Amino acid sequence: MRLSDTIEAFIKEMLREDQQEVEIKRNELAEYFHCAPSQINYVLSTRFTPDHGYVTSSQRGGGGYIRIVQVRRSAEDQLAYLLNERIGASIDFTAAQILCRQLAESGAVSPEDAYLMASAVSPAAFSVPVPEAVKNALRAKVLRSMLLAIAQRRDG
Amino acid sequence: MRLSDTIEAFIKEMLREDQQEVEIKRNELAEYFHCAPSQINYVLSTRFTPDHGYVTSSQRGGGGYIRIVQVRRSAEDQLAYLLNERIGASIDFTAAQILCRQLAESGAVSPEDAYLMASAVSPAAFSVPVPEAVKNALRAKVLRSMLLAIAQRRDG
DNA sequence: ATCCTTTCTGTCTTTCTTTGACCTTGGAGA
DNA sequence: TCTCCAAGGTCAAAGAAAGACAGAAAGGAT
Repeated sequence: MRLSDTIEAFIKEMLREDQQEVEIKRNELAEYFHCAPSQINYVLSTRFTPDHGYVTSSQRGGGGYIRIVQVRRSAEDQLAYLLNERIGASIDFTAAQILCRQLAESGAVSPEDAYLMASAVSPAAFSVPVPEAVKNALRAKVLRSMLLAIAQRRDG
Repeated sequence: MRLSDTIEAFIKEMLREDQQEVEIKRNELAEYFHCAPSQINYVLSTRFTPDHGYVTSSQRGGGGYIRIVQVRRSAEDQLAYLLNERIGASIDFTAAQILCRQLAESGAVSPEDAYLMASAVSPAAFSVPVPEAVKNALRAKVLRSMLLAIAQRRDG
C-alpha cells in the first residue's frame, strides 16, 4: 500500500472519531510516518480538496497546525452545487471522477451510479479524435445531463 | 507452449482462487516470467478484453497495479452481444434509447440506470458543434463504457 | 520460400509518488 | 521594535510504476 494511502486512511480515521474536524501537526505526522513533511501536503492536496469534500486551513510559526474540516452537504445541496457552480462549461475526467466519488461518499448517489457516471465520461468513452477542449465541454454536458436525471428521480 | 498462454493460464488460475478479481504488479509478473513488462500488456489486450469477459483497470506511479475483473458467465454473453451487435461502432440516440428501455424491461439493469444511460447520450448531453457521425460514434463508446461498468459490478 | 499473423522486445511517454532544498509566516523574547 | 526560531508552504527533481507503439522474431499456411 502506498504511503499516501496510509496517511489518507489515518486522517480519515481521525475524522471519523473526532466529529468531522481534526487538527494535525505537519511535522509530527511526518515523523510518525517517517516521511518528508511535504508528503503531508501532497496527501492533502490530492485527497482532501474541496472537491473531495474537505476544507483545510493552517497556521504557521510556533504552535502551528493544519486543520481539516469535512464539509457535510445534503444530497440536494450537493447536486445543486455541482449543477450550478462546480460543473461549468467544461470539466476534465479527473475532476469528474473526483466529484462522482464524492457524491458516492456523501451518500448522494449509490456507489454504483457514481461509477457508472464516471465511466460515461472516462477517457475510454471519449476516445475519438476531437480536441480535448471539445471533449471536456461534452463531459460537462453529459455529466450535467445525468445529474439532472438523478435529481429528477429524487424529487419524483 | 507460448509464453502468452502460460501467463494467461497463470492469471486465470489466480482468478479462480481469488474469486474472479485479482490485482497484479506488471513488473513483478514480467520478472517472474523473465519477459518484457509490455508482454503483460500484450496478454491482457489479447486475452482479457471485455469481449473475453474481463474488464481491467490500472494505476500508474509508485505502488501501481493492474486489476483484472472477471465478468459473470451469463452476463458475459449478453455483454458481448450488446457490445458487438447492438451498439457497434456507432449508435444514434433513438436506437440507444430503445436499447436502454429493453435492458430495463428485461431486468438486465435497473430502470434508474437505464434512464441514466439514456440521459448520458441524449441530444441535450450532446449539444456541441461536432458532426452527427462523430456524436454517434461517441454515443457508442459512452454506452459501451457504461455497460462495462455495470458488468464489472461484483456478483450481480 | 513467401506471406501473413501472432508473439515478443525495446524504447519512449505519461502518470503518480516521494524527497529535498528553499521560502514565508507568526510568535516569543531580548 | 527587532531578531530568531519554529512551524507550515512551494516547487522542482528524482523515483516508481504502467501505457503506447513500432519493429523484430517466430509460426503457420500455401
